[in-house]
Amino acid sequence: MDTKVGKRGGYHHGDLRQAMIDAAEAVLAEKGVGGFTLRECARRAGVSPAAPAHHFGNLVGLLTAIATLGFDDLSQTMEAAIAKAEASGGDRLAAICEGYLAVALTRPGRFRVVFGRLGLKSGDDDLRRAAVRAFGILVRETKLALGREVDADVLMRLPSSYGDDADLAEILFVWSITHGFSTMLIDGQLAPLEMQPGGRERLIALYSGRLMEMLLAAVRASTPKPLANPASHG
Amino acid sequence: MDTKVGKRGGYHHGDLRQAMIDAAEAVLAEKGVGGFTLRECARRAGVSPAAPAHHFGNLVGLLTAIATLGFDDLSQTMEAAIAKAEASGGDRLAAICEGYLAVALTRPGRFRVVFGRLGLKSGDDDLRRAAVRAFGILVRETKLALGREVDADVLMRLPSSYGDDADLAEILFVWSITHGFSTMLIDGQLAPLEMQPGGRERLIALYSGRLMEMLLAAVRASTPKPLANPASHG
DNA sequence: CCATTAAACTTGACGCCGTTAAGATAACGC
DNA sequence: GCGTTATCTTAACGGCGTCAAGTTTAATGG
Repeated sequence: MDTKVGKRGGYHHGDLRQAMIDAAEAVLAEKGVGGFTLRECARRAGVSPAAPAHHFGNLVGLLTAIATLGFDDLSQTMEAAIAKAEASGGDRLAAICEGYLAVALTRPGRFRVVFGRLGLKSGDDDLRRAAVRAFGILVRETKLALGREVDADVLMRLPSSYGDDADLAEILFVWSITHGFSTMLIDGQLAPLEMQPGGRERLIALYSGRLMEMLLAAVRASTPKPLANPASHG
Repeated sequence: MDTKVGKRGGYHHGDLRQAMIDAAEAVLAEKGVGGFTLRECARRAGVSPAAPAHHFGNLVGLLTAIATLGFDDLSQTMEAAIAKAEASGGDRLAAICEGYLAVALTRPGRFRVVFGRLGLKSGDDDLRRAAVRAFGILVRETKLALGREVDADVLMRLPSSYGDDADLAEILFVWSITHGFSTMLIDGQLAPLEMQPGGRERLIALYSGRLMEMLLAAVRASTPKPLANPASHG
């Protein structure tokens, strides 16, 4: 067990890849994406600046690994929120929207790596799988909220296949609100509204309350649903 | 007229401030916010790397000037969209939302400077004025869509004064959708949906069509409006 | 009109960044 | 035990933002 894990103290680190990821998460939490540098992460991991290249290629590779974790976190948090909503009689769609915001608020630095303009390795398989999974949850829940039957492989389908989806408008509607509010909150656009004490909490309450009400009402009211799949059940 | 404007050819530039802003816009348009550097802008303006310090203080100062332009652009585009909607019988609120997206799509680099996590001079008066104005337009139009009477000074009120606004939920709802969709589109989150030919145009059409329908319906349906101002007219 | 003052800009340097090439070291397969 | 291979270090490169000091021009005021 000590052959691959744990710092050996000497020339070889043992598990530099994980150590770099941990350091990166710490730096992102402390200084945000602005103060994030590869050298700083290497410093915290106790290695030279050139060491990470062997594991991640370059800075983009490290950011891609972080982004993959971010998508996984998103998926897990949303699924957990669904489970909790299911148990407590809450709404599933609202639950994932609140989970989305919670992820952004808990780890804003990493959230910006996931969704920011920083270039990621576009061809990375792990990253794409994680992104597809998270997106699939959003699609599935939106469709369920619309009363659609959902086949099991929604979570695996590539986003490009949703181009003609009849529910794409509703999906984008839900995602836009969720992503927009989360982004504005962590990027400080709503900072003036947070001035008074408890300002942020009140904004979050407004989001979980009135905004979710409006969102759910809009999705439910939108149910003309042309039912683009004529061979549904007969 | 040639005492202050135009390049004098010699040691003094003449209007370096404007030249730097122009160069910055060009760099943002060409390379985006990732490839944006102060030295590159100075190079294009034909001056040394240290020259801009006199006009902008530092990089943040330049970005702040760019962001101010971005807010002004936003305000002008939204007002113009309202005028056009008013003339053609379109909806005013939908018009400003589409104008918002148009600004993001036309100058994505600058848009990211305005709304990105890059630090701006938080105390800058011009920046705050421009931001308050743009936000005021959004507030005013949302309130109008809700059937509220709007006093003339909405455009001047500081955002912090909206903390107790009865329509804050609707305002944030509208803004979240608009900002969320715009951000996701220019940051590539919807790239997989743009794969097929004309993909982006179809997404924009979906936004201007179904999403705006849903948004307007949601705002109109939300009109419980508790009318938090009891001393309104008697 | 000219001397003085202030503003604008350059030069040169500093420390930091990401990345690379070449060399040192340790783990692993045989 | 030994060669191979993966891992890490050292040293260096160019580019970055920023600052201090010096140089050049414009503005000012008598």
